[in-house]
Amino acid sequence: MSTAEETVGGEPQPWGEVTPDAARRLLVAAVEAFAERGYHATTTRDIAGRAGMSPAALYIHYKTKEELLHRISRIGHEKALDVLRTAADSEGTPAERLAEAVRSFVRWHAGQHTVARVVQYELDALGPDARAEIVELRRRNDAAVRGIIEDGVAAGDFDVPDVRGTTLAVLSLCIDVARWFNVNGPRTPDEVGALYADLVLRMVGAKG
Amino acid sequence: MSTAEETVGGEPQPWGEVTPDAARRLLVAAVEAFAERGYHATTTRDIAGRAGMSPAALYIHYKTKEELLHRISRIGHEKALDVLRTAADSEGTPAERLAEAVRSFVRWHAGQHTVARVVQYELDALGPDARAEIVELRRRNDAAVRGIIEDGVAAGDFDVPDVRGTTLAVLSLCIDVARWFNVNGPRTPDEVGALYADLVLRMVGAKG
DNA sequence: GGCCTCTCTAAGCAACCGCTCACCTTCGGA
DNA sequence: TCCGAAGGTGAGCGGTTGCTTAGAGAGGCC
Repeated sequence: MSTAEETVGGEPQPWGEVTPDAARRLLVAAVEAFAERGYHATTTRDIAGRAGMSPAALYIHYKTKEELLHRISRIGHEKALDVLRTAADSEGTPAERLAEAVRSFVRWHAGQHTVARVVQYELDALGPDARAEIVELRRRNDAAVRGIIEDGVAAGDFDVPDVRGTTLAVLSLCIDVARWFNVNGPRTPDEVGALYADLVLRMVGAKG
Repeated sequence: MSTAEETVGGEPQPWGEVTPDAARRLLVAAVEAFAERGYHATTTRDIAGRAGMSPAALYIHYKTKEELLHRISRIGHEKALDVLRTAADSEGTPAERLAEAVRSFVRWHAGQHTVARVVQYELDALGPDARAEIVELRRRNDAAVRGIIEDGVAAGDFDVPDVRGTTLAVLSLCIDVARWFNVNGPRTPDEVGALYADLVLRMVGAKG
């Protein structure tokens, strides 16, 4: 449960790198608002209001509303990629690494589901350049998962007829957690992670 | 491949029940626009323009922009539910029925991915009453899939420790197809359906 | 004190939004 | 031939949007 991130009062503080304080408050407010209502339905006045500031204050720290979304998307994707890579590069059999990757990736999408929702579903609101940058980060996510599955197939531990298709399905399954996960629902992020790790091992036909 | 829907020039025409003609053209235009840009980013002028009409014409056939979304959501969900129920209620072993359900449900979400995208991702833009109606339709989707899995477990054909969780995962997997599916991508809806049916049978530990 | 920089606000601009209204055209039925 | 209903349009209203501008405080440095 210990990560390198700062914590304040037990709550994870995933935006520690954003300074100054007012800029971070605006970013956190934007994440909440975008996740609740969507990017286009959120007004700059709403974001500034949640951060306890006047509408104009937003433009001291960010050039446009889109820059806020871009910053959120980039940081969010980097965090998710970091979580995935840590599991992918760890020691252990392919099955252990795949299970840990799914467990932590799902845990992130469930626990940080507001960020994840923005990151995954508001991509089209970005301009072409910003979108291209984010798409490249996603390609690396894909490569990390595919790498584990290929290792498992090569070692004879997995039975996977279609590696690319299965990789796509595994990632899709994990990412969609952000859409349906509900904090007041019956499952904790840990429980969903454990369930999904088991399901994914079945999907790749892991021995044992 | 044969459904009860009308076809015009080989293209499926899933809005045959919407009359008069102008109202249908507006609805089809709205589906395209909502799928491309999202509900909030779409203007009534854009919808009317795509249908080849003036902005005011929209309000002859629909009271508000939200009514368009509501109509699309209801019809879309009913079609998807219909596809799922047909497979669920068919003859055959639980494994055959589950495979057919996943195959046709995925085929629908891939082939009709513009409609599916609107239906699945713009739910929050609806008012409370309309949303409640749609949520009820989704509950029935869930029940249909859970029913097949429970049959398989009861017959000893499936090995599923967590029926509710696995049902959720199966539906989530199928639904997310609408997010990533690309008509110009390497896979046809049929191919994705076949791949996913195989993966889901592995998830429930189907014998054979 | 005098001055500069940083942060923030009140007020508001131009553009655009969902939607309405007065009016026009088409057309089937008596 | 007249009529009324149905379907359509151009212009535009009130309100909201993203963003800008002029200027006010606060604090550090000489």
